[in-house]
Amino acid sequence: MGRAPCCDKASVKKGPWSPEEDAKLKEFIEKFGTGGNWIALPQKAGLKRCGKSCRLRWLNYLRPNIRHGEFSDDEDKIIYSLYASIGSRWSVIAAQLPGRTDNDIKNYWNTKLKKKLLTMLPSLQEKTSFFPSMTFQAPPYDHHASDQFLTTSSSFYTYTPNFMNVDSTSNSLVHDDHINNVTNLSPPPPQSANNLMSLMSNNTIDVNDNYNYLRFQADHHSMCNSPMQEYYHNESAMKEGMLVFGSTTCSSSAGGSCMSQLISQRNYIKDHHQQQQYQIKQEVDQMSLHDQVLGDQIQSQSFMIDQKPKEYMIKNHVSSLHNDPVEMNQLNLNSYLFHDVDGKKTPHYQKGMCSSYY
DNA sequence: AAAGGGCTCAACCGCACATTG
DNA sequence: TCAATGTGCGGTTGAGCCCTT
Repeated sequence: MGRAPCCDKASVKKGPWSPEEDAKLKEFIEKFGTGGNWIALPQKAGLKRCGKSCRLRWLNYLRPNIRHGEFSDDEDKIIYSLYASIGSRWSVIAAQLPGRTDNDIKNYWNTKLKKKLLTMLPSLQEKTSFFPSMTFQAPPYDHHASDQFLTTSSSFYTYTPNFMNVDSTSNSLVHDDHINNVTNLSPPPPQSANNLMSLMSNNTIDVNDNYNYLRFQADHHSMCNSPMQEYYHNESAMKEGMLVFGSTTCSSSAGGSCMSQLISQRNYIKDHHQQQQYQIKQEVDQMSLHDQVLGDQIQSQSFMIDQKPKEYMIKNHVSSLHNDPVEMNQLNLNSYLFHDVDGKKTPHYQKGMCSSYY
């Protein structure tokens, strides 16, 4: 049994709004506000409309300070950049463009910007240069530098990721100093691969200073089923410069593969809603392009971390496709996205979620 | 001038999450 | 704790406009 419809479809008007309806809605909201209940609003306002329709009309058209019309080059750039980082989270993008609505931006992207981008950037390389924070090539791997992943010279730390925190309440991006610290990703304290491996053998890694205190626990259950299992427990994985968590149970979007990967994270503690699980999700910005713009030319990867008080736990992971450690080394992490547990409504994010929980 | 194909964008739909009782 | 309900969001649709032939 599906849920009941929000309104009586037979008795509500659909289609374009008339000026009279607009005036009624505007006048009502200006006088009384929404009353915190959109469903009840149309009846109170004398409108034969669904509450959702009223909400949409107000938010996208009637509310003050809405801007319509041409987007500026600067706005284009912001949209490109954010799309590359966070994908089609139009409400978040809209929050960065005063006066613009998510619907406007979505339409603009779908009808113009996407085409414009593909016209402007006929090759992957050019796309890379358009998004300065992106690279499509893995950093050169030095097989003799076993601690490459963990040393200051590691090219893992030389790029500038797009790093954003999505505030779940305002649905805007937060660029606070704390986050910026993460963004800068200064190198983690030297840790030998062997040392990390020993920590991993307990399923726990702690880095106690203002570094990430990476506490992560391998999910035995998922690992057991993982084609990555051997790789995960193989020091060569460390030498490849990554820690890999694998599970076959999580998939990415069609054609894509999602590989979980841990790189060190700086401490980021949000203490509101302590009881809630926090999820820190990292995505490679290739993912956005790969999944939503460019097709299957590059791989994507993501991981999710749950923060519980004073610790992070890395939950599960992914990828039935990346069985080859060498191939995995071709991947690179380029951008990070931190967002709250409620900031992942879209399938785009859900696809990166893991299947097993502590 | 008419036809028709493409484009735009307002609006709808359905889903997931949040809230409430 | 759970079901019912409200809200917010991204994806999709389709009417109307525009452009080309």
